[in-house]
Amino acid sequence: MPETVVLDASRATTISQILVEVVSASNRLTRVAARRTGNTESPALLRTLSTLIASGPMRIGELAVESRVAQPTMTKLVRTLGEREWVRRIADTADARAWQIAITKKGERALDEWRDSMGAALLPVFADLSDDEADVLARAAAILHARIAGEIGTAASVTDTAATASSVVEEGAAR
Amino acid sequence: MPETVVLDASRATTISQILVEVVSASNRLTRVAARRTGNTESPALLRTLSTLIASGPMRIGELAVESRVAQPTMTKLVRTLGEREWVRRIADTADARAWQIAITKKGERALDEWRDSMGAALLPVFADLSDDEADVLARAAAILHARIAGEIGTAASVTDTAATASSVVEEGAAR
DNA sequence: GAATATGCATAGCTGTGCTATATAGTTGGT
DNA sequence: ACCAACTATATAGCACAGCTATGCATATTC
Repeated sequence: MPETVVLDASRATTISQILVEVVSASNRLTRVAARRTGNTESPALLRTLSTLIASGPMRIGELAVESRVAQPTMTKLVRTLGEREWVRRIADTADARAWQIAITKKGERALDEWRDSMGAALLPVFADLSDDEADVLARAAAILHARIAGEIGTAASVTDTAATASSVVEEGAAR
Repeated sequence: MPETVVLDASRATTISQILVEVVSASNRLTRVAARRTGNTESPALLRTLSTLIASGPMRIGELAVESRVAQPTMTKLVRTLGEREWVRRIADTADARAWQIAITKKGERALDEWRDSMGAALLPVFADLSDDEADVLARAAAILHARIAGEIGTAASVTDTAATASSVVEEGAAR
């Protein structure tokens, strides 16, 4: 077996191990965050809001793909978000089966408040990070976000959504 | 107000924002991992096994604290783990109310297999990481693990557990 | 030895996640 | 123009992780 193959396999193993450690650390961090904030808000709703902030209004199916959940799961999340008036459903005039889901001002405030409380809750654990450590965490988060965003080819669907955004009608209007 | 207070507040804000980004990235990574592995195993069971590997046998209550869940949640998880024979319950002769929970060989194998499949599932997304990026992720995971481990003063209870480990009896023995 | 504290279990709830399937609307072929 | 096939969302029903409140047995303390 050529030397390069051995090197590649070893490198793949190393990266795999690092990824497992990152996932493991993430799992624990999620629990620490949940407990310290008092566990009031669920990650799923806030992931969905974050996606809407980052990528703009989109259909339930698109949102499910971006948020990495099954479509029926997203239907439920959107219903809950709608009841809280954190999103509104906009009828897509180009396709009567579909809805555009858009975040509301109230939803943006909820997301901001969640970020504030999350930061405040975790700060005591990390307050004495060195500048270097803080930089490592910031870069790691950026790397993960970039890779996860790139994992699925979503650019096309987002563009489509933007293109149809001008021909939509608020829910409650005659359909 | 003195200048240093302003600087501290600004630094706290920066760190808080970084932490929020890390949590956000973690949430998304968890979903990506769940979907790519086919979602067969739950994070909670594997977090528990990881804790047992890292810190050795301990009581359900201690395990709940380390794993950042409520005690009844851990009781359920331990029951599930016991049914799969991934842990065994050992009677604590010093306190008839308590159990020592220990991971089994089968549990260790399950954890290893999970790590392997997780690494393999995520590798395609991260295979072309630069050496520098891989290093950043590894260091970030280490920082998180260290901070989370240090968040709760668990050293004493772990020591206690080790101290009583010699006076325990397997479940099924006369009590 | 009675009162209090502690460790775990049970009951019962909520929310997130899934698959399978239903319903409504769109699209394409003849 | 119509029927078939596809597509977007909704519904049904399940499993599990998480919680609080509470019960029960055992320790501990006065």
